[in-house]
Amino acid sequence: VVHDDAVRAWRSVLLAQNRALRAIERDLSQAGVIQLQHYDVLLELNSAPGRQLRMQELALRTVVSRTRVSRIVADLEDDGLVERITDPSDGRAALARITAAGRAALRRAAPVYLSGIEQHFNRYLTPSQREAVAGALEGVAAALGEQIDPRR
Amino acid sequence: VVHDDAVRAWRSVLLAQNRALRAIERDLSQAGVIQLQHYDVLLELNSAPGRQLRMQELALRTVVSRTRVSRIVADLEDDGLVERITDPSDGRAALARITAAGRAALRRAAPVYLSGIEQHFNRYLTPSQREAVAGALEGVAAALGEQIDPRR
DNA sequence: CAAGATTGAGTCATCAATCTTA
DNA sequence: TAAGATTGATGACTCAATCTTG
Repeated sequence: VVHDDAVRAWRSVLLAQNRALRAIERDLSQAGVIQLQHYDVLLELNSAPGRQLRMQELALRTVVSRTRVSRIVADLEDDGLVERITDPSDGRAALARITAAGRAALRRAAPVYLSGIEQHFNRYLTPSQREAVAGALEGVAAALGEQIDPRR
Repeated sequence: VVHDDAVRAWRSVLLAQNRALRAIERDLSQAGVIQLQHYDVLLELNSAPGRQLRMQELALRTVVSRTRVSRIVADLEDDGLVERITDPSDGRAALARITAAGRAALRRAAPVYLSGIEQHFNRYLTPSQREAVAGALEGVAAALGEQIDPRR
């Protein structure tokens, strides 16, 4: 069997994330707030300098693929939650900037999302387990973040 | 900002899994072996009693949704990697049984997958970090596994 | 009617091709 | 010609409706 020690950690990540994510997305949908990927994008924009980022940067900071960012920002723009602006310093680049309505949507979704994380994830971990998981996997994410193919 | 301690662990799981998974799937694709979900299904079948499982069981044990299992088993059947059998003890239930060709496909994919886990995940963790992650997230997966809606 | 499973239709995500500016 | 980004087409995934057996 391949269920040995070399894959236990990886498999636990797959299973836990998959199940918690499904539960959290169900909560968001039932509460009628924005979906997770939209939340993720708005959150990064909201904490960025000038409340804006390039498409590239958004893909690097979120779990959204580069081409998917274009579709999501287009949807968010249709809903009035972001504005799309051509970068004045480089005409090729596009900036997304969160609007007041976008920040409001973020504020409405935040409690639902936070409570989902609590109910479907944190609740099953001790504080020291949370700390250990964060420390370990932030390292993995950082290491992989530096070698990502920007054309993906 | 919502990037506080309550979400650090969760966010690290999202980012690490997302990035490692993309890298591993790229490896599998480049090596020309079966994709991850197919591997996942075949692996569970291979270690099950009689090398067979109900569709329900497959969904519970893998990261594949209940309805998605039907499509994947259909694909695997077309490729000759599993057989689909009506459960003799309950005519409503379908069993998938891995074939010799299925086991061969599993053997071809295993080294690629294991090496992907090593290169894109384990390598960035110490043995004790792997142990901590596995212990923590297996608990989460188990807790959530017991309350899954089988209709999903 | 409920349980197990599959399927049609629609949405989501991705790749390769394309457009625009540097 | 390359970099940044978008888009058309295709494949993956999901929900609700359906089929079949208990």
